[in-house]
Amino acid sequence: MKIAEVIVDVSAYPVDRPFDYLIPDEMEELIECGCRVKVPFGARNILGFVVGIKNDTDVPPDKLKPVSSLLDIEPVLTKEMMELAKWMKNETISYEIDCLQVMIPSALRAKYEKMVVLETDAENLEEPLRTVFRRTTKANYKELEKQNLLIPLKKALKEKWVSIETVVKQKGTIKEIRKVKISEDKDFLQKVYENLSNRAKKQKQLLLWMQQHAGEIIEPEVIYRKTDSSPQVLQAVIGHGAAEFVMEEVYRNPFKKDVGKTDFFTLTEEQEKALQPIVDAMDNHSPETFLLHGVTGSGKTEVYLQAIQHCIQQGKEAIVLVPEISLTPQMTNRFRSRFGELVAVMHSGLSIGEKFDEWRKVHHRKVKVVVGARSAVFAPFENVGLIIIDEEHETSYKQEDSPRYHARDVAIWRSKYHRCPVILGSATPSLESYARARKNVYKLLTLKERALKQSLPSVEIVDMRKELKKGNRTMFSEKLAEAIRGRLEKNEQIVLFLNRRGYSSFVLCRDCGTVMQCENCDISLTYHRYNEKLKCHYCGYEQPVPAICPLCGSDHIRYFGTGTQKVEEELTKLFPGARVLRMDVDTTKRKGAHERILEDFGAGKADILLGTQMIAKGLDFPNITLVGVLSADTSLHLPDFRAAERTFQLLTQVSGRAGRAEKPGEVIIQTYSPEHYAIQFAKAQQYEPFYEREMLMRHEADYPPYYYIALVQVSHEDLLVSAEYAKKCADYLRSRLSFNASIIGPTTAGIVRLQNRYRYQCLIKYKIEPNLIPTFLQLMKIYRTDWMKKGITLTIDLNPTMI
DNA sequence: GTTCACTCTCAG
DNA sequence: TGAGAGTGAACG
Repeated sequence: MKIAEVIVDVSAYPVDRPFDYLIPDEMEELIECGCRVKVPFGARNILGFVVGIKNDTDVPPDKLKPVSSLLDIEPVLTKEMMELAKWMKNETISYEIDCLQVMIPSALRAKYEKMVVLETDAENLEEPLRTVFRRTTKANYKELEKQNLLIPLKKALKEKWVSIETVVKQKGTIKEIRKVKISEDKDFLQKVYENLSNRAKKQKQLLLWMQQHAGEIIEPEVIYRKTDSSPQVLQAVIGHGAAEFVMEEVYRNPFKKDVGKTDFFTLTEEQEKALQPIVDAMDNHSPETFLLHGVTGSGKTEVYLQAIQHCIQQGKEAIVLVPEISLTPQMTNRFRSRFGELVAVMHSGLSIGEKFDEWRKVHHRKVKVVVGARSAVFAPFENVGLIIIDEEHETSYKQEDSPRYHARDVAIWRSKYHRCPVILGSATPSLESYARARKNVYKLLTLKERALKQSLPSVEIVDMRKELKKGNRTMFSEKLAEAIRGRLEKNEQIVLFLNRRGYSSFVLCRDCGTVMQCENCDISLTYHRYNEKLKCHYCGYEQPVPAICPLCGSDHIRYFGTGTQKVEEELTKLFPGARVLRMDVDTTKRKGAHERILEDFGAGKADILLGTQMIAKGLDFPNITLVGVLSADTSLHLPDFRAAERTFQLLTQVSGRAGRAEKPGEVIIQTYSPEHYAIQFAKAQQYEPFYEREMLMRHEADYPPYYYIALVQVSHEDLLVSAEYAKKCADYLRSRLSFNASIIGPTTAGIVRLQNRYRYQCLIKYKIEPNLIPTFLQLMKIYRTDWMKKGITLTIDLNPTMI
């Protein structure tokens, strides 16, 4: 008797453990750990992952059910992934099934469909169902619902004429194309040739060619082209048995264009010095973590590329993580031009099918390198030799919802499993990582010079308070306007960066001061010009712009704030001839829009690129000589202890966009707080002094990297209930954690009301707290068994990126 | 997360 | 008494 241990596809606390199923004899030879199976669970048939196979079970035989079917001939999860999931589940306080699900492409995740199954003769049914079931014995429940057939359906159910069944659907489709397989038998081909009448000239011609290519499998289009024949001719020849159609699996190719091949650059002395320890670590199979700190333009990517080259030469595989927004064709082409077909690319811009294909390339070892966003850290290689995380400080490496994993932590776990090094690269490392490097937990590698020896761009700060005093009410200081004008004359390109976070256009009544707010959240609505609507960026609520103030009835409604649209308007007013490209959420919604804008800009089709966060990274165009930051302050005053760090990182990244080739670059930063250290050090482009200064702040307030933090958040429709349970959390944590841990709160969350739920939170600061994870698991248990039914939601976020 | 079974309530 | 709504336990 063979028993499979199965993790079922149900995210709930009481079923977050393996269930035993009997393996039917016919599956015994096929089933393996890591395969997906369909299993009966309660009244339903659902998907599950086999995580173990054993010979006996404690489950009484009358309760044991058999696996209903096997979905994979080869496992979709490696043994490593199953171990990793067990670790992740504790590390992130989440369900094992959710951890397993993030590791596979969404095409392989189950989709369930409710079907109505006919249980009697269709003629016994009443109209209108009779008509439906004359055609089929299984009907889609949703379809019937759409046709308003729920009332007759209910009756039929009661009479047991039909039953309801959930079926597991698979989304992933393997794309196949039709090819032609030419017969291997040359004599036979000759015979067919001779039997043809002389009138069949084209067929004869085709057969002659086929004799040269006996046994080959060729795309029909190629045959038509080479032999000047047509589908009809080919069809006729196939009719004579000289060839046959075969279906062949193909991988969709999401890359539109082919890229040329590029060679390796000779490394600078500095780059060489950085590469050597990484190569050594690979040779010694040492799971070290390196922090590669290199100024913008110092050629970190070239170091990565050569490290990967070494990795491939060792016969191993490499994983490269890049933030989603910098996964542009420009970026991925650097890898493809170096390693060609050996690269798979994974990012959110691909369709489900394309993602599935890229994943299969990895799964079937067709590639040696994966370049991708966060989830690519789970690439199912079995012989990993190197993991690289570029722009290590980026917050997008942390998943915002459960399982709340950090790609860096997963990478380090995997590096220990495979005994291979990890490279964390950044021009502005996170304080956590830099502190670890200082303590020799990570090995620090530094690149101080720009690779082409260009000087760093000159950075200037403009005090906007003085501009206002001078009577300049536009959002462009004289200095910046002057600089823009200069570039336009010289035909050089300009990037304008608008740090829009928490500072988008809102609508205000000038008489009573009311700001239009979201009905569900404590957030002011954002004005969208293109459809004249007010929108909540948190819950998606939308309403038209009111003509009169809903509070006082005044018609003095005004738009405030600085959205990219508004800047664009002013720009065109100020510089009538300038060609402006705007890049923000609105203009990049459509698939491929992002790439197109960058391509256009790169091709010189515009003078000014105006955008938000998303233009801070990866832009590498030689003709950009001016970068303007319209307002540096907005991210500075966010209620988050990392606000200064974020601002510094952002300004440094943006500045790095200027003067990447021969022409020197200039950066102008406009701010209302020119004296702030984050801005001053960004101007000086000095990471170290900023680090020292910021560390002082963190030390004083007991924040990371000195302490770890965890955030427990409670929400409920009722403010008081929410507060009450947040207090319960705090009390519970205080009773179980040591005196070294401090529990702050409960306090209200940054945005108290979100989607009509009131939110409270507790912040836990700790250093070494062996009891922390067990305490959280216990708290989660109390919540899941007791509080959940009262409508409370509780989330625990370890090492949150924002508080 | 769903489902089924059990309890409770209310109308007939 | 039976149907409909509301909770709770169990899922192998």
